[in-house]
Amino acid sequence: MSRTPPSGVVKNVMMVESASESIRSTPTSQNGVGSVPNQSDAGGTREGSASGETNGELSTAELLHFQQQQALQMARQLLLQQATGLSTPSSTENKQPSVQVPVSVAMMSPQMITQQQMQQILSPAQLQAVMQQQQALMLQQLQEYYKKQQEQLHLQLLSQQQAGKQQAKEAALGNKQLAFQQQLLQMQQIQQQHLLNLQRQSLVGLQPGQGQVTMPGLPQAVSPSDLQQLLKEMSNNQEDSSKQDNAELSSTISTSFSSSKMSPPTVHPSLPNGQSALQNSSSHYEMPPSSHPLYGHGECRWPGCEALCEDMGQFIKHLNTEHALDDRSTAQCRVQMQVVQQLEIQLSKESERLQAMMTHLHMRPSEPKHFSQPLNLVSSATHTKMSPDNYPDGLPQPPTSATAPITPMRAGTSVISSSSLPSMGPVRRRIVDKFCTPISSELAQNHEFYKNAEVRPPFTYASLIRQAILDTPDRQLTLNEIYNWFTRMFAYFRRNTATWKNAVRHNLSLHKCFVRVENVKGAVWTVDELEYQKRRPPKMTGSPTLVKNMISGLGYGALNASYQAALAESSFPLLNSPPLHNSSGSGIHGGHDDVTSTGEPGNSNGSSPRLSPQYSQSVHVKEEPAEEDVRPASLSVTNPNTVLPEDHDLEPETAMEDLS
DNA sequence: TTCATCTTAAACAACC
DNA sequence: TGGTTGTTTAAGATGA
Repeated sequence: MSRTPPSGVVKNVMMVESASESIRSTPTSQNGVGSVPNQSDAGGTREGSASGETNGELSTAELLHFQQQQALQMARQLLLQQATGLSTPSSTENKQPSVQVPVSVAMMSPQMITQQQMQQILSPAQLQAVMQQQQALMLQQLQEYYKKQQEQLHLQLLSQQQAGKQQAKEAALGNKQLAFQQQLLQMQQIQQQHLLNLQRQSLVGLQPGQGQVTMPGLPQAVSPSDLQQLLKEMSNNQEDSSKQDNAELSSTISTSFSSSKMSPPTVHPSLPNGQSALQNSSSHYEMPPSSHPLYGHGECRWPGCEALCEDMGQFIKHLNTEHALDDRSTAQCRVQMQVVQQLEIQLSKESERLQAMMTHLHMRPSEPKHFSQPLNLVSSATHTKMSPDNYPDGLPQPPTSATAPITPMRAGTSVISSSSLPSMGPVRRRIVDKFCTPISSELAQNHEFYKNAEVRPPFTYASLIRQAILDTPDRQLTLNEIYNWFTRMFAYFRRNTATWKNAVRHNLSLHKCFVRVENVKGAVWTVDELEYQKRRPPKMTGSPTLVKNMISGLGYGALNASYQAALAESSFPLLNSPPLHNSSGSGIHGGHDDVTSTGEPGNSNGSSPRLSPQYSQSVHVKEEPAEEDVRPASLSVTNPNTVLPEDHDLEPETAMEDLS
């Protein structure tokens, strides 16, 4: 067959530019291990965890935002109470320091006071005071509850001990005592988390020595079941609490927090001006008449209520009368907040435990450090906790003793695949990245993982080579630079160099999507995106198994995002994953993709430190099987930065160019 | 079973 | 001469 003409065709050019060629061949460029090529280190400095929170989960910032709104809501209530002279017998004692608030504002109805207005009216110090005030209130109420709870527990213990004199009940007594003791222990543990959580809830935290609330006599814990008892106690004890005529405000608070009961307190960042569910709580009333979070099975599901309501109208009436804005309702809302927070803490702990288990199962025991979890198999909360930032970086050479490298958990494969078992021999490591896995986002998220763990990257050589090339500002690499990229990005490729380097060369030559371009400094490899896309199935219907695995593996609604990312990555991974850019690449890339600026081949804006703006080059187009005209591909290769095979990616590209 | 794809290995040539 | 780069072929594995 007639293959590509040998590189000697452009030998004259290369000979002329032999001086620059010598510059390219740096002495350190061959070992690869730990070496940083003189080119822009496109992947060396990016941190995968930076984008780990953008998977649709509740981020820390969102949680803080939500908590801030909770505090604002409480502040709103306090303002109203202050303005109307509402007396709160049990809580006003602790309102220190008092918040100076314009009465005109406080007199406004809750619907009139928006979050922005509140923030404008209240200074940060005032807001902080309000939040601290609320915390003190909450702690005081919890303290009372804890005391009662402890008394109850002791009474129960005493009664059980008395009853335990009977021989037949000794076993059961022991169990119950043990259960009580465990409960006490558990309460102590949770209470510690609770205190931490309360401090975290405040955006500014309690000042040292200010607002520090200690509860020495408390059982130091609260569980959801305990809180339910608290609700009943409170509902029984506080019979004569004043019933305000602020049904709307009460409804606002109750529905807002009741929504938290039904689901985690997710906010709605898409809402304008950062207004979240608290301000849009009225929408909860717009739900179908037969549906209400606080109404079910003909009963009021307000905590501790269980009042029978025949229909929704009666329930609404009951809600507005029995659960209006008063101290009891407010306290119950706070307690419900604690319930939700405890559940969140529990979820976080369980997720962290899962993380540790999975890490243990997929890491060698001798692995000296933790790595970020490949793909979004765990919640973002866990992911952020296990982000690489939390661990030291820059480990030396990972151990190279394993014969069967471990494989990170993938969305496209089962979580614990056979390839991760050491005794499975040769494994099919390839993950069909063409279907679902955006390699750029995968690498961005798990950069530290692959960099330090000797894990075979679940991508084909072609995908990796392409990523390496696209990772550079000018989207062209020499073979040696590709080698360096492999060794820099993946610990796995720091061994068996002969094998995979041969494979790299083989792939470069084999696949038409890789085009060898001769320029002044030698041969560089570029990616013909058009050809690369030809290799990829046009849609995600090629593998039902993979699709199924992806659905089950991603979870948390990440499928859609992953699919979109895959679609986006198929053309412009760098544009769709900004963290991929390092300091040198991001700034350059944003402006160098000027499609219309010049028709000069290659990177012509001179932004690349490796290439001169003027250089001659020749493109070696691999022989095309008789299908389509290869000219567009060749043209696109001539200027590697102008490969825009898909329209839906072309617009963002243009938009970025406009911005830059 | 067939086919496509990928990986690995190897041989070979050209070049430095 | 040895190493690098690039091409080509072949065999085997894997999954659809």
